Amino acid sequence: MASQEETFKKMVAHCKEYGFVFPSSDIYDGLAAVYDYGQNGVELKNNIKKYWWDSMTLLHENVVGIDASIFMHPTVWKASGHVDAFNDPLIDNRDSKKRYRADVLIEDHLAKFDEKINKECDKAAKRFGDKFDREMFVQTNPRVVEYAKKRDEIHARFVKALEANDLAELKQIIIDCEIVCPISGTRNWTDVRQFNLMFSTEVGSTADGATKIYLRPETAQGIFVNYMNVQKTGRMKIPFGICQIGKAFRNEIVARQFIFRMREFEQMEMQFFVRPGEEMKWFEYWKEFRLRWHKALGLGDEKYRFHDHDKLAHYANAATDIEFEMPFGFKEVEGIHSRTDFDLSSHEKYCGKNIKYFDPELNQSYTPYVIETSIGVDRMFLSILCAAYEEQPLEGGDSRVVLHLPAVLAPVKVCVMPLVKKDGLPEKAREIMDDLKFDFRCSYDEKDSIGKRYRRQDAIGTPFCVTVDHDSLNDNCVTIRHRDSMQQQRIPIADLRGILANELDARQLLRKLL
RNA sequence: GCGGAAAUAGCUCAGUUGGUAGAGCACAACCUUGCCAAGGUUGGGGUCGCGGGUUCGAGUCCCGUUUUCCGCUCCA
Repeated sequence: MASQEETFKKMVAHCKEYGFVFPSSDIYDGLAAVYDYGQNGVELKNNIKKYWWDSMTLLHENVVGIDASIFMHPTVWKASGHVDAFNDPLIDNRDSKKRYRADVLIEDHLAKFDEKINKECDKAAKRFGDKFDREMFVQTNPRVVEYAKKRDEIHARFVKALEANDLAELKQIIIDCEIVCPISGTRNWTDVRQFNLMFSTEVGSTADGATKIYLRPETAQGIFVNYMNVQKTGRMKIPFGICQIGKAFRNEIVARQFIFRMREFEQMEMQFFVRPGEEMKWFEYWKEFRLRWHKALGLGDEKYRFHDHDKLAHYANAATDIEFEMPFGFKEVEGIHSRTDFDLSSHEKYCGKNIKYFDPELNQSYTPYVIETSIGVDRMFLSILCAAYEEQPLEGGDSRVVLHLPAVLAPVKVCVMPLVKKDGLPEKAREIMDDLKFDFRCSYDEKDSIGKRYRRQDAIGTPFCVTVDHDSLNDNCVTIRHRDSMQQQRIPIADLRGILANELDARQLLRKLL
C-alpha cells in the first residue's frame, strides 16, 4: 500500500510536469483545493465528456441535453433542501481537538433525559407488575416529571435558537447543560460557528438592495427547473431523460487528495423521469448501463464495484455508488440515485405552478419519479490517470513512464517525426501531418534522438508514433509504433489514415454499451 | 479548523559554526549521430514561498503568514 501511495504522488507530479493538471493560480502559490487543467488535461477531459455525452444522447433517443446557468433563483435551494441541510453549526473541543455538530451534541443530551425516564419506568414496572400504568406514572412521579420538565425547557430553547440561527445561544445551551466532550470529558469549548457548504454572492448593486444568491452545489436542480420546458418544447414522453455537463461548487471543510475533492468541480448528470412505481426498474437499468460505460474503457473490470447506501439522503429511496479502486482505496466516482418525486414536488410547492405530467396512455397526471446518474468529471479523470500510469521496467535495466490511456481519450492521437532533421525528412513528415491533422490531434517532433521522442509521447499517452526515414522518400512507407507494445510496423503512407481511423473509432466503444 | 512536517532553477535535490547561490535532468541554438531517454560547444532561467525581526551581514537564527503533504475532524 505504501508503494501505491508513492506511485500516486509520482502520478500527481507527472500531471504537473506534463501539462495535465496545475495548481490554480500557481504563481501565487496556489489556492487550496482548486486546480486548473493544462494543455493535455483539457483534451483528456473533453474526450471523457464527449464519450459520456454521446453515450447518453446518441444511444438513447429519449435523452436530450441542456446547459443551465450556474446562478439560479435563490428559492431553488430552499426547495431542494440545501439551505437547511447544508447549514451545520459546528463546535470544537479545545482539549481533544475534536469537532462536533452543536445541534447533534444537544440532541444527544436531550435523548439522555428520555433514557433516564425510561429507566425509572422500567424500575417501577418491575415493582408494580401488572398494575403499572405508564401514563399515570409519567405524569405523577416527581423525579420523572422533573426530567421531563427540564427536557422540554432545553428543547424549547434549542428549537428557538435553531430557528433564529442564534449560535451564541446554542453554545449557551451546551454550557448550561454541562455537556462534555465524549473524548476528553472536558467542557473547554470554542464558539459555535456556522459552516455553509454553499458559496454565496450577490446580484445587483448594494445600493438597490442586492439579492444573495448561491453558486450551485449540484447541477441537478438546473434540470429540474427546466424539466417542464424541455418536456413541452421537445414533445418528450415519459420515460425520458435530460442530461447536462457543468460546474458545481462546494465549500468543503477539508478538500484533499488532489483533484478528488475540489471546491470547484464538474459534474455529468442525467435525470431520468419515470412513472411512479416504475422507478426501481429504471434504477436497475441505469445502474447496469453506467457500470458498462465504465468497464468499456478497459481499465480493468476488477477495479469497479457497487456500494449501496444504507443511509439515504432526504430525497432518495434507493442509492448506489460506482466505486473505483484508486491508490488510496475504493472511492466514489459516480452516484446513481432514485430521487422519488421529492425535487419536482418541492418545486411545485415553492413556485406555486402545476408542473405535473399528463400521461396520455394512462389518461392521468402525476409528478414523475426521477432516477439520477451523477458522475464527477474530475474523479473520472483521476481514476483514468491512476489506472493508466505505469513506471515500466524495460530490458537492459532501462525504464519508461507510460500512460496507458484508452486511445479514444488520449490528448494527442499521433506524433509524426522525421528520423533525422535533414535530407528532406522533416518536409516529408510535415506533409503527412498536414494530411492527418484534420482528423486527428497530431503533434510533430524532430528534436533529440528517436528513442527520446518515443518516451516523451509515452509520458502523455499518445497511442501512435509515425516515423519517416530515408526509405520513406522512395517507397512511400512509414513506421508506425504502438505505445503499449512498443512494436513497429511498416505501412504505406496511403493506408495511414484508414488504420488510425479504425483504431481511434469512438463508435467501437459506444457499440460495447448496447 | 487542530497537530506534525516541508517550501532553494520547469523537475529532483545539495548548500558546512550566518559571509551575497550550485549540480543533474529539462529548455533554446549549433555540430556530430540515427529506430527506443547518445556525445560535444554555447546560452537562457533563482531578489532561496511571502512579510517582518535579530545582525556589519540571513537561503541559514526568531516571529507571523500562505501553500503543499501526513494524521485527526467533516463530507446531503
